[in-house]
This record gives sequence, structure tokens and C-alpha cells, in this order.
Amino acid sequence: MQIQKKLASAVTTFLQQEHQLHLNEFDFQSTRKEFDGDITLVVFSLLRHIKTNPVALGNAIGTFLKNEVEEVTDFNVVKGFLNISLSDAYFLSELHTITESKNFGFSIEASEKIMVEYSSPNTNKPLHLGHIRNNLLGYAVAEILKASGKKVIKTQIINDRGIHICKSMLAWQKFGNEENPESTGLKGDKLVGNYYVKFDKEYKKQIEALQAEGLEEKEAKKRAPLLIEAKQMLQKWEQGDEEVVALWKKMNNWVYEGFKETYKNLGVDFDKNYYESETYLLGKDIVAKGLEIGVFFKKEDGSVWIDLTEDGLDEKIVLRADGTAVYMTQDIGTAIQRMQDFAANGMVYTVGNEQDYHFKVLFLILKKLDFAWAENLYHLSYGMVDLPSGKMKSREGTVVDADDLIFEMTETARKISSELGKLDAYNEAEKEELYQKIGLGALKYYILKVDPKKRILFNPEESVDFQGNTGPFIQYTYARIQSILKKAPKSIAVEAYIFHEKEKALIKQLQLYPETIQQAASQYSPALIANYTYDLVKEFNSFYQNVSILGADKTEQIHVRVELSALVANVIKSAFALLGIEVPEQM
RNA sequence: GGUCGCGUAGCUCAGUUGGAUAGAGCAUCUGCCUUCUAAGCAGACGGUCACAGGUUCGAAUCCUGUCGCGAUCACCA
Repeated sequence: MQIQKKLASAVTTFLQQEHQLHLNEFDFQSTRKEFDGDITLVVFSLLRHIKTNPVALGNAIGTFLKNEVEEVTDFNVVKGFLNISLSDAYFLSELHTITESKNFGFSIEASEKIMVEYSSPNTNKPLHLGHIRNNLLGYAVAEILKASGKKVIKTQIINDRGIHICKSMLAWQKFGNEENPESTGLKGDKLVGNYYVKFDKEYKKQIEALQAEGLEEKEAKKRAPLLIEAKQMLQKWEQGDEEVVALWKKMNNWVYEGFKETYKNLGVDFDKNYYESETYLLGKDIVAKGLEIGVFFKKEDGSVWIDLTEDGLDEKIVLRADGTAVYMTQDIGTAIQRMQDFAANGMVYTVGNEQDYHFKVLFLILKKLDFAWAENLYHLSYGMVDLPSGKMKSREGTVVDADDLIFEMTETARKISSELGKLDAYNEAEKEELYQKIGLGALKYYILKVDPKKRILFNPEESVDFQGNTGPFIQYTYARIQSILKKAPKSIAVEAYIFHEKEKALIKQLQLYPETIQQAASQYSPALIANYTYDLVKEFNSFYQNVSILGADKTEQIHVRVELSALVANVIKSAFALLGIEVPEQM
């Protein structure tokens, strides 16, 4: 903030003149509501350098600022806090500055390029609430990074191969009767997911049968024919067996069609998809090279490891004894591939906190392999979404399905909107669109307002709120402002003005938007944007309810208040766009 | 057991380089629609900031220990 710099430099001058002290950094904070003033200098921290009474020092600085800085109109000192009041002229000029700035809050795009990975689903089951959190976080962080001035490439790696994929393939082959999305009317990902569950059910039956014959559980699990067949199928797939590959392609395509629909409904997208089937062998060369230069070492059985004990971690395998790739091998390869493809400066991985250790190791390995960009890798680790009953488990059917949840949110929005009955001007199609906006807004805000690293307890019995600190509340405020703007007179220039306290509070809150974006970007936290927006909206509603805008006494009041309202609306829209939430013109 | 994360009002959450009397929403209660949309506003009630020490002018915030919850420690991903 400009004024803060100006005040700081004045304080520097004061300390130099009066105390022969050279200080540039001071502790400013916004003045708390219960005190008079707009900005506060914390005098306490200066006492380290000047042994004096904080109140006396505060008064001296206050007097100096009032005389020397034209924006300062008054001050008061409470304990060690110097509360400074700023002039109406200052607020007026700030208001105009914000109005005139293009893309207020956004930084100009620099050359730095960041890849953001998110979603990265398995192709054997539909997306669930956990994926929703992942998708919303990844998308929002990508948008926030863009706003903060970075170039961003959104990507995902689709986990389209492996034993778990073969399980659903096998179950379909055995029990599917050639069922397909058309014949069943099921979404492709749902259909395939059903067979994944089916596999597990039949597999468990076989285990039980074997146990009844006297086998130990562990042994029974290994010997169950279905698992053996699935493993064989995986081998065939790796050998390129035509029939298996054809089935694999067919079923994966069903899943992709399903995902496409879910992503569309969720409003997320990607610039580039990577497929594990195309990348899982990458990394082997790197491991070979790393072995040569001594970053890795080989054990007697031929497996390759890295010793991270000096870094406080363990030994970690990077290649199996039989020479096949593990997850880590693939991730090393994919990271390098991506950097080659896009010449990015860094990468953000949106992956749950259960993989904290994996990414710690991955980043460390890449550093040891001496890739410069390895310094700029970040694991956007987020907490699990749990149910009151505990963890969501696809195989046990205890998941909250993404499509179902989106549908239910839309239905709730429909129900509430109908009861309120304010939408007579809309036709049916417009109403549908609005219910989607509101329902999704509620869901997205509900998830994004929480600090990513905290886990979320989602209770399906208690529906997501539409009142209070919620998406719809903020959307509603936006809609209200639009209604005012439609009725507002043409704007005129206002030269002088006496501000209402609530107007000043709004300008102060608006000023925080640019730094909030920077903070959210550097901390990879959409929650900061959500909380900022909520504070802004809360402030606006108080203003709206207590101060007449279009019915104000003086014309300049109408104009300033309309201008202020328009700015608030713009920032709501802008901030919500960062969260992937749309705003309605009316609701 | 080792490592990492979390613990703030009945519930869900803010509180960011350590700052004033710890804030919102939900729930409960009280007012406010004849004025710009009441999905709102104004107010009441509600706290041992898990616990115990320490650092200092000042700690929910930093340090140490304890307890509780979660994750992780696979030739799984």
C-alpha cells in the first residue's frame, strides 16, 4: 500500500531527526474497529531501540505525522498503539485509483511458468468427493497463480494401467454379458466402477471358500483364482496382447466419457493430459544414469535404491529387482518429461497428504539428480475428506459420488429458490442454469474455504448450508449489487466528499485484494481468497443495510456509493472466478 | 515405535513475518421487510485457544515436553 510507505518514510525521518536512529521497517496494521483511526503503527517494537515511554513516543510520532503527511488528519495513542486517521481526500483518490485500474488485484504476467497437476484419477472407478476437493483445489490454485503473475499449465496424469484396472476388466469379461453404457444407460465410469466392486465381491467369496478348505487368510488371498487371473491379464497387457489391449481401450474410453461429463459439470479443465500407460516406463533411463553417477546404488538382488538416511529419511527403492518400474520410477520420469515438454520453472502437485512422504522423497531425488527446477516443486498436500463413519472406500460403497453430490446441490438450490420465489423474470432454462450456479457455488465454497491441509468431515445427513458464510450468500450480494447498478444514474466525477465510516471500511477492504492474491499464491491457499471475499461481502451488506445508496440525500453520495458498490461487485466476481465459482445477475 | 500434520465457542471454521478486550457462520434467543432483493441486517448467549512449562514489554501464534486424533514408514499406487 502506497500510504504505508509514505508513513514509514516519515517515521524514518522522525527517528533520524529526533533519535539519530536509522530504521526503515515498521509494524503497521489496520486499526481495529473499536478504536478511532484507519491505520495503526505498533510503537512497542520501537522500544527495543529507544528506551522511552511508548505513549510519549506515540504522541511524538503522531504529532510529526500530522504535520508532515498531508493525508494524516488526526491520531490517538492507546498504550503502545498509534492510531492514525486519514483524510477524505485520500479515500476519494484511492477509490478512483481502484476504479481506474484494469484487472484490479492481478499482477502483470511474468515469464515464470508453473505446471499445476491435479485430479489424476484411476480409470477403474468414478470420481468421488475426495476428487472434488482435489479438483477444486488444483483448479483454484492454478487460477490464483495466474492472477499472481505466473504462466500456468494445468495437467493431470491419468492412472490408466495396473492391476486395479485389470480387476474391473476381468470382472466385466466374466460377469458383464457384454454390457455397455448404451445398453445400460449408465455413465461409463459408473459402469466400470460397478465391475471393480464386483471383482472385490467375488474375490472375497473365493478367499472365504479357500479358508473353509483350511488355508490361512494370507495364503488364500494369494491363491484366489480371480487374483491370479488378474495378474495374468496385467502381464498380457504389458506384452501387448491384442485382445486385452482392445478391452482395456474400450473400457477406458467409457470411463473417459464419464469423467469428461463430471469435469464439465465441475467446471475444471486441463491443458495437457499425461497417461500412465505412456509414462510408466519413463524414468528407467534416469535411474540407470543416476546409478552411474552414484546417486543410486544396487543391492545384491539387482534392485536399485537411494539412501536418504543422511537427510533423515530411509532407503527408498527406485527400481525393482526384476527391472520393472515402481511408482517412484515413473514419477521421476514424468517430472522430467514434463519439464522437457513445457520448459516450466516449477511444478505443483495436488495430491492428498497420505503421500507426503512420497513427494518428500521424489523432490529430494530430483535435487540429488541435479535438476535446477527441483527447487521449485511443491506438493499441495491436502487433508482427506472423511465421513462420520470414517474413510471413504470405493470397494465398500461408502463413497459420496461426485455426480450425485453435484446433482443434490443443484436440487437444494432449486428447492430454496422456489420457496423464495424471486425468479419470475427468468425462463426455465435460465432458472436451471442459476440452480447449477448456486448449488455448485455452495459446494465449492464449502470445500475451498477450509485450509487445504486440514481434513474435512463431510456429513451427508446435514446438507451444505446456503446461509451465513457460504457461496450463495456471496453470490446473493453480487446479485443485489447488480440490481442497484441497473437502476443507477450515469456516473459523474466527484471532486470532494465526506466519507461515511462504512464507506471507508469498504475501501480499506478493497485495498487488501491485491496482497490477498499474492498471499494466496505464495501459500497455495484458495481459503485465503474465500475468507477475504467473505469479509468484503459482510462489510458490504452492513453498508447496504445501514446506508441508503440510490436514495441518498446528496447526488455525490449516490455516485460514490454506486461506484463503491460496482467495485465490490467486480471484486466478488473476480475473486470467485479464482475459486471457479460463477456469480448470478439475479437470484 | 520413528516421522509428518492437526487440536480455538455445542457444531463448522477464521485468526500468516508474535500486538489492543481471541472473531465469523450454524444452532438457541430478541428486534428489523410501506425505502436499493430479508439467501440479508442489528443485537444477546456462548472460550482454561488440548495440557504443562519456557522465551519477552507482549504468545492461540515461537521453543520443549505430555495427551488426543489422523496420515505415513511396501520390490502398492
